[in-house]
Amino acid sequence: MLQHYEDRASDLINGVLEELGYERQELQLRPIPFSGSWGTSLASFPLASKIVAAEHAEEFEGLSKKELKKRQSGLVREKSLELADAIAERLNGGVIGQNGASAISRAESVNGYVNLFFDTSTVATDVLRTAIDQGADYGRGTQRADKVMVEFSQPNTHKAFHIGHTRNAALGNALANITEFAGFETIRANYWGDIGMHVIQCLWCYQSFHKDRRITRKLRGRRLGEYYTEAVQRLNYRKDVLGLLHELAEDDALFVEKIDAIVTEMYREDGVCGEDVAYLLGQIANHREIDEDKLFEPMSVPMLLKYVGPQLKEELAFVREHGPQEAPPPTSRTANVRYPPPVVTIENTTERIARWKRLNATPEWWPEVPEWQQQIKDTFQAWERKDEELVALWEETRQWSIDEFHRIYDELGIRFDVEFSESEVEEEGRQIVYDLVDRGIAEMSDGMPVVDIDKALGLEDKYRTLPLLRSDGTTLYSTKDLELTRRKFEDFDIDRSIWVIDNRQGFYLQQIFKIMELWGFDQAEKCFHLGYEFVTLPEGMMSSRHGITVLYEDAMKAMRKRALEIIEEKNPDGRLSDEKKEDIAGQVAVGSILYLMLSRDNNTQIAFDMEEALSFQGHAAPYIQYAHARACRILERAGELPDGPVEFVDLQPEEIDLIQKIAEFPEEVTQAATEYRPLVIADYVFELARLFNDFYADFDARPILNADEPARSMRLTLVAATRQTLENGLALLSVPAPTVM
RNA sequence: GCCCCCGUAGUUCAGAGGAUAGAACGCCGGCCUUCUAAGCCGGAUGUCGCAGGUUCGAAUCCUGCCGGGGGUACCA
Repeated sequence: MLQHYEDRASDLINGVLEELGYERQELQLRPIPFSGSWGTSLASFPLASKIVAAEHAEEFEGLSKKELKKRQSGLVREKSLELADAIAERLNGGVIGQNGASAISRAESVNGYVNLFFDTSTVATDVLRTAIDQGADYGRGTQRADKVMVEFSQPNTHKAFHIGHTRNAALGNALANITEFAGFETIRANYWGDIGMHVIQCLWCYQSFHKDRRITRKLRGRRLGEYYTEAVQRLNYRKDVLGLLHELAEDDALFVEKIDAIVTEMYREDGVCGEDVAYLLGQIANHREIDEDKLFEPMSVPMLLKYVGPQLKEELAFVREHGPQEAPPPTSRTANVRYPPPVVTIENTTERIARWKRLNATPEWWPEVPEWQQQIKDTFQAWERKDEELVALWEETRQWSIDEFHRIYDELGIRFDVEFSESEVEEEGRQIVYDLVDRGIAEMSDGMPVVDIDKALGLEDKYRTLPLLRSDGTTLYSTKDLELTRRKFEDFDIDRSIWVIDNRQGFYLQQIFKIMELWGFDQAEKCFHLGYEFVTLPEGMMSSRHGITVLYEDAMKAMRKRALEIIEEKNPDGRLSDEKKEDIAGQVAVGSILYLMLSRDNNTQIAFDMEEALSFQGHAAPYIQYAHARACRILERAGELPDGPVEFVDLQPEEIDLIQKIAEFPEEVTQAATEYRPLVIADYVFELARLFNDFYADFDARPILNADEPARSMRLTLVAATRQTLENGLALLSVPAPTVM
């Protein structure tokens, strides 16, 4: 909100420039970047550079590039110092203060910069009064004409909600909060992934293996997620077992070394047929893949699997003692397998033991796999012909998931104005595809409709080709997205639509937008993809297939528990009721998970570390929430805020920095909204809290409640303005602002 | 192969072409009989991946290379 003062400073400087015989110009003013200095500054280099170029044009001609640079840079430096001196001198020599009381108190020239200092009393009064008087609206932008839709979250039903989904939800929600606060009418949209192969797999697993199990209402959503994971694991059982064995053959030198002994024992103990033993030995010893069709006995591979675990455990002990073991140099057969050269380490062996444990728990799955795969195909067929029983089951279970998601959104303080779902746009999407084919925009290729976008646009290798239906006529994600896009603009009369989706879908979304454009949908250019990188775990990529995930529910539970422990520890005196403590713990946990997701740039991957998430110190939500609670406490103790005009004199550097930060809030909101970056606000509230703690910490230098007037009123006003700004900033992130902690 | 993203302190990350590149975590040492110690103060740590270029001025913009991740027609 200092724009007004910066404009004033610009005017003053331009006036001086005119007096000095230069033209008025658009000046780039920036805050003085030093702690305790409050004002705005002008770098005189650009102007000096122009002047030097004009004055020395002749001299510069014919110089070599290097000489020119050297000469120029010296001259510009000299000129800028001179210029800054001249400007500052004239400003101080009468310009400042000419028109009665000015908000600029004095000027200074240093290193080629002209610094104009604000009259702290005038500007501080303005800033703090504005923040307090505008209250929850402090920082709000003026109402704009544009209507924006933010689509986010898009969870798949029948799957678990994990912390990766939380990043999307946190990001989209904060973005919607911010665009709304910045003045754009905002529609929050969700899009359920309620049909598709994952649903079929989940339903198959439920029907085949868990139909009679009683599930409590509370656990329904969670169980569905588990069934999906189980389905994937059952269906991929053979692939996963062979995958593990192949990996070992490929780069586990210790394992390959021992394979002879292992198969020999297996032959003796389990009586596996000799041909299979010989085959397995040959493949592994030569670092080759195992082809299940070449085996005679159905259970040979699971038999071998049994021996893998003990061997890996021995290797782990060995590696612990002797350090990582390198794989043998590649032979001609294996030369192209991988890069970098594989090594047996504690990490990969530990990871492999975990995989082995899971696989070895269910060897009886091995012979069942082909049959299951057929069942899945049948289930999909049943879905396509709208089999009544299956559809009824789908409707019921779909609701279980949606109920679960709504509970999570409620907990996180996230809401939606409209909920789309894949199932509802499927048919209309198909119609759009037919229309695209009719108009010759889509063509048939390999039995399915596709759009060769590059061909249509006369480009090469840019947008490539996107299929719009499977060759068996079933719909794809793309089929549905076409209708979804149409519906957004035509049913909701929006001017812009933002898709908050994982970066991995960036290319795909560009294809969709282009196809809409080819279809003649003008608003295609109003579609934006806001991408972000995924959340990983310390042990690598999250994968529901391998059971490597952290569920939202589990993370939340752990954080809530930890928060409660700290609250108990800090409030032993019974001042807070148990209910209140639970409430605060929830606010801390919710705030922490949201802040964690929002305090990193969209383009960086977040490695979710539970340990780190549970450390409520430093750069995390509780730090900011704590500052807010502190401010609340002070204000509560103070009773009434000073009523009349408050004098802001003798401000200390800590106070000036804090006021300056408060003043920056509206601009930060604008920036976050234009750049679609909640991170700007996340950083801002942390900085604000930090400056507040700085201000608060030194009791001797800056008492608040016990201070004499006018300092007491001044500091109380400052505390109130800080609290309000913290609250407004946190609200944009949906991070709760507890009044007591 | 082509396209996108990332590379900054031991670690996790900020960093509107501008002044002395900042936080947090971790480590060491201090501060609770006074407004909440989830806090504050002090100490150490940087070839801003490498090489060129643009510019008066580059962590920031451009080009190339190296390293990591992702994408690249019937997954979403």
